[in-house]
Amino acid sequence: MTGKRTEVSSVTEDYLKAIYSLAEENDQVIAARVAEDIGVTPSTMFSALRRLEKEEFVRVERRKNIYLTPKGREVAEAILRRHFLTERLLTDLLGLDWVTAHQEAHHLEHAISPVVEERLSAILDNPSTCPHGNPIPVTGQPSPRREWKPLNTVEAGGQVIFRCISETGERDERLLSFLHDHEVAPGSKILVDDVAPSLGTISLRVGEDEVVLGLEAAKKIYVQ
Amino acid sequence: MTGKRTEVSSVTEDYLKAIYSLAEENDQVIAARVAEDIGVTPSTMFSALRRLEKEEFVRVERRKNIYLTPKGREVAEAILRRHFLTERLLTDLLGLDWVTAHQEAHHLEHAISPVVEERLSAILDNPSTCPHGNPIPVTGQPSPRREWKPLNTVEAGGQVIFRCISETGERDERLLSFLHDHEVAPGSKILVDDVAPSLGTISLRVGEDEVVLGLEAAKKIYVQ
DNA sequence: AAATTAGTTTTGGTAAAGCAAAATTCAGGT
DNA sequence: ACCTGAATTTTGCTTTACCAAAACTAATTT
Repeated sequence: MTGKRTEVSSVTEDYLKAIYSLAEENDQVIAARVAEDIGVTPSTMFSALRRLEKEEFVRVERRKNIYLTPKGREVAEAILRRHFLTERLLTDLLGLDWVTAHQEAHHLEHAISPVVEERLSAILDNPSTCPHGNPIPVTGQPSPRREWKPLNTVEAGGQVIFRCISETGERDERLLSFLHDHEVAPGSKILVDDVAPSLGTISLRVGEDEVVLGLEAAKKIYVQ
Repeated sequence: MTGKRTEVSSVTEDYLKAIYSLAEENDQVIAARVAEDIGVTPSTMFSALRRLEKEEFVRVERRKNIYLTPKGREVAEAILRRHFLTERLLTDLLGLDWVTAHQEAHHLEHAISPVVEERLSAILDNPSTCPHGNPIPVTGQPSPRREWKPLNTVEAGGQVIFRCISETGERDERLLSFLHDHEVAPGSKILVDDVAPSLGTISLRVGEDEVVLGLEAAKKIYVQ
């Protein structure tokens, strides 16, 4: 079931995770996006992509769209699952905050073996989401498509509930800290005051605070 | 206090940890020992040593003895401390056994940051030893020289208490499993039945079991 | 003193990751 | 159809970390 022990490097895991996450939010995944997400130069991205292709983790089609092979998806889901479980360990058991937990998990996730993953999940009572609200992928089953939509698609006057920051959103440390400071967490109520596409901003009311966000950032926040 | 963020690679941490541990048990540390402990070829060891020397982690004297600089010792103690804390996490919180905990900790230790280390220590109630009985090094203070001695120095008829398996002993998976199977843990009573230097063996009675061990292995077990 | 053995060093590779800078291709917009 | 800006690809070079095989050195043993 789990396939062979191909010993995937942590760098490879990062590329596959990024591709997986980007694919969840956009329908086109191209090298340039992945590169800027991970923070490598185009040339590095290029050779990495060649490696990933040679080892059958991804396929690149003529239009330069990148997509994961089943083998690649398996690795991506595993690392994402470990990432989320590690975040839970760090917040729930060790008492770290949202922001720090994400950063630390980024390192720890690569060192979690299947055995530890299993124990971790059990001890945490098999959580279904990470602290930021993202559903933890389950091996095999595709992610349950929820009725959540990105915040940037909500019209002015809309009243919604915060559900999660996407994985790519989590990578934006400022956004994460921002939400943390305004005590926005899964379940928080958000009132959309105003949307200004020309300015590229969206104004929200969360609790007491009046808050202005870029639409790009809002796109990474999912609400219901 | 903690010095600068020199970003030490996990490989470097492993070399320094090995040198540190070997130094605790032998008074001469030479490249060949370190190499076989870590499992690299002489040529790899050689270039690694050059790197470590250039970066002032170790010093190699004319007689080829290797010793750690203060800078190197700092790194070694930090990684050892994280190793032991991680082992405790794995046994005490996640319920893994001795043997698995050691193996998994070997990977996880390199991904533990000072922040996580601090939280981990607190949540585990600042343990002073690893599950195998080794004292967890404290920054600054040298390891408190205990009144423990290696099991191979005990005479026939001696009655002692098991205190710990040294770090280098932990690396011997068979020894670890062996002790685990015979339910030997810190605190266990051991009766030395017979020592046969010519055969290189030592016969012990632990609980119900009569057990024969090589003197080399016995050297890695500390008793009181 | 010669031979054996254990260590160390040198030489000459490899692969994974990365970078910069230049060249090329592609996709829209006017 | 042409230009521009974004993306991709090529070229060339770096560091870390490993290996094998051969050469050398030192320490014993016979």
